[in-house]
Amino acid sequence: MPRVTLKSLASELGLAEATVSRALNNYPDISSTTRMRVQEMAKALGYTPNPLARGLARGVAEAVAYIMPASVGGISEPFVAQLLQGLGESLSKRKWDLVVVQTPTAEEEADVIDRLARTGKVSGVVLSRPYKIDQRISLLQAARLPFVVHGRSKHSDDYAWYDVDNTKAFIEIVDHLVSLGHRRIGFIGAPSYYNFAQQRLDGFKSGMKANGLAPDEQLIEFCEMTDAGGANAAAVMLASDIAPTAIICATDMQAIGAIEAIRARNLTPGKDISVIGYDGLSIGKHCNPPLTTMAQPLVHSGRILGDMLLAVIDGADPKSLQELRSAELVRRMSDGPNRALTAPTMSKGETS
Amino acid sequence: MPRVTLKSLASELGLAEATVSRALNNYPDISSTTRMRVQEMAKALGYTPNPLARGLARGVAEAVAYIMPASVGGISEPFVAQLLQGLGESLSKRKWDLVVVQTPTAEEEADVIDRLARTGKVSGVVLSRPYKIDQRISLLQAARLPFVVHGRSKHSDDYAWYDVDNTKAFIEIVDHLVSLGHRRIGFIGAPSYYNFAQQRLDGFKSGMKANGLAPDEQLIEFCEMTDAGGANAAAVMLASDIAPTAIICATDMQAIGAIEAIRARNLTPGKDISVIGYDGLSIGKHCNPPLTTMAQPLVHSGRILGDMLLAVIDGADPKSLQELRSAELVRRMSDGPNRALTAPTMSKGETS
DNA sequence: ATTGATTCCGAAAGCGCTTTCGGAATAGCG
DNA sequence: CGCTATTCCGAAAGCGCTTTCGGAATCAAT
Repeated sequence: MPRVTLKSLASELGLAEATVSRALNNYPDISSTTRMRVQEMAKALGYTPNPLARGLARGVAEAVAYIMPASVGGISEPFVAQLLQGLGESLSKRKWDLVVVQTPTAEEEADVIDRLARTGKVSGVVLSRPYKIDQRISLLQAARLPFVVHGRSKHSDDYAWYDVDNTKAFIEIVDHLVSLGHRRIGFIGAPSYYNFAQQRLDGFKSGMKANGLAPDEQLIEFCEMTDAGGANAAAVMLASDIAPTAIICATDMQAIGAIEAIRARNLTPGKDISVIGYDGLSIGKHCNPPLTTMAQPLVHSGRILGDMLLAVIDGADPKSLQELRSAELVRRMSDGPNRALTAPTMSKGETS
Repeated sequence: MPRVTLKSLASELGLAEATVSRALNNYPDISSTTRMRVQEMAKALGYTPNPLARGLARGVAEAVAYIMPASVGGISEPFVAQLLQGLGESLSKRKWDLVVVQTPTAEEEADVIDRLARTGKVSGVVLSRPYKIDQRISLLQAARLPFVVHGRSKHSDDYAWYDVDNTKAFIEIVDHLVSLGHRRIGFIGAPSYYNFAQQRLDGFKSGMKANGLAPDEQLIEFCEMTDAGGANAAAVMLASDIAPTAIICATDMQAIGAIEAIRARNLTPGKDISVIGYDGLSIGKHCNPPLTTMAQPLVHSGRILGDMLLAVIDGADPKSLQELRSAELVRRMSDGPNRALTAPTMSKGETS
């Protein structure tokens, strides 16, 4: 069955290709009667324009790329699928496509961006989990390829982004724990090249200070964003002579690991030691005890990011497209009042 | 900065476009000296062919589509991200792209397939979680668009697929439980329009029969593949007067729900009642107790599927590309010996 | 030197669509 | 009724690449 093309459609109608094309694209210089006629015939024959040809002629591709975080595994998983769903919803409004690209190694990231920019296969890009200093962003800017970032790098003035206020979220977590009577609070952070990791750490520290507490460097650990990482980090803290009564984790997966480490020491998470994570993963519900966490709406994020990107492509000023959302505390069972209110509250002088 | 195109490259070299094109594509009728010259210059100038133009000229797009399961949420999440990773790895060997398409509602699925087939934007499709009778498959066949299926529909003779032997897996689960002394075994299944759901149910039933047991219809429930669904289904079973000593679930998420339902009745999962799931999700490790499950390698599946699809596109006979893998039992802590070996072993006559 | 076979490259058409430009037909006006 | 202004449509060029076809140049053989 031969594809129905613009040419065949035109000859079927006894019109010129150009006329048919403009009729279908609602150009004003086509009489409404022929416009109708053309559109009906197109529908009847099941005509669909060839996107390759169209893209070639127009110079823009009706597709955007999502650059998938290299380290799938651990937390990335739920994250990616949900974001993709939101993105897809947004793009489908224009019938645009979403191409997912991988950057297996960090070195290849530059190549991939380069290729995307040069070939014009996509007319925009979505980036996740930016680093503090993210060369991908500079590359995209240099290439003048529209993009939006899910999160922010250190200098985020001149591009479009959608982010959750990590700092605020962690201040709130500290406030919450302090209100439960905790004073010796540990922090398990993520790799520091991620900007969100820094933001969360900053939030933790300012939250502590705001409550008149000194974050103890001995109670701050960093590890990968996995359960195993969290378990190791928590184990170290618990072995310390000034073990915390509460542990804040940069991600839910770490928190899940921390919970196990606590149980491994025959302590009861949520009673003896509180644990709070971040991400709002639904798996947290099935921990023992269910994990208290700060949640962010991922599908919604995807939609917003898609809308933003479309706007940028349409020529909107990226600077005007920056949206900061708040995470919200989902209280389950892994946090509770401090059981050791008589313990010493400070062991060292102030540290920054 | 003007894009470097074939034309500019050609004039730079003092050659015709055609020559340059063939040199880059390693046609035999170009002398190796000029071939070298062209390729070096291309690299120096950073030339990348425009995929749209190439696709248009060649009539094939260097991209394939992955049709994302509509119901993201529940188990789909880890599943999708890992599969995408594997697919991406496979495709990147040829520098092909992966476009992810959504089918928001079931009705739109036909449209989407139609569009993909007609426009020629992709030259192949990967489908997940086929139904027993899957019209998407017929559509793809009718459209002569190469595709591979992750799983099998009821009639799977004439297309390429990669699947895990669900039936065998569930027979093995039954065997395993029987060897632990269980005789009254319940089954929580997935919606029956999914073919894998049927396969798993079949496996359960034949496993029971092979062990001389009669699957009791009262101990078979069906529900969505979520924790909540599993919890409800398990609750019903447990309330029965012939409560099972072990429950097999079609998916891990259901199993996680079942575990909670058991605990809600003040019983200890893994001791009083065994639970075994299927999927091998890593979250299962963090249940209480950690979930015993049948695991399948998802990233690897993605790679295989990608390779298969490429082969089909290259003209291989789809019938020759059918691969059946075995899942393997990952024993954690949610299964154990039957504590109630004195209980009656059969309550009714044989049922099929 | 003439012929025929090889090797290598250029001209040109075409993939399916968009868009500029100009021309024919119609309308509006005095 | 003649003139300019509108409205509507067709011709044609072009997006960047591939591929067929044929021609020029080189080579081997007579």
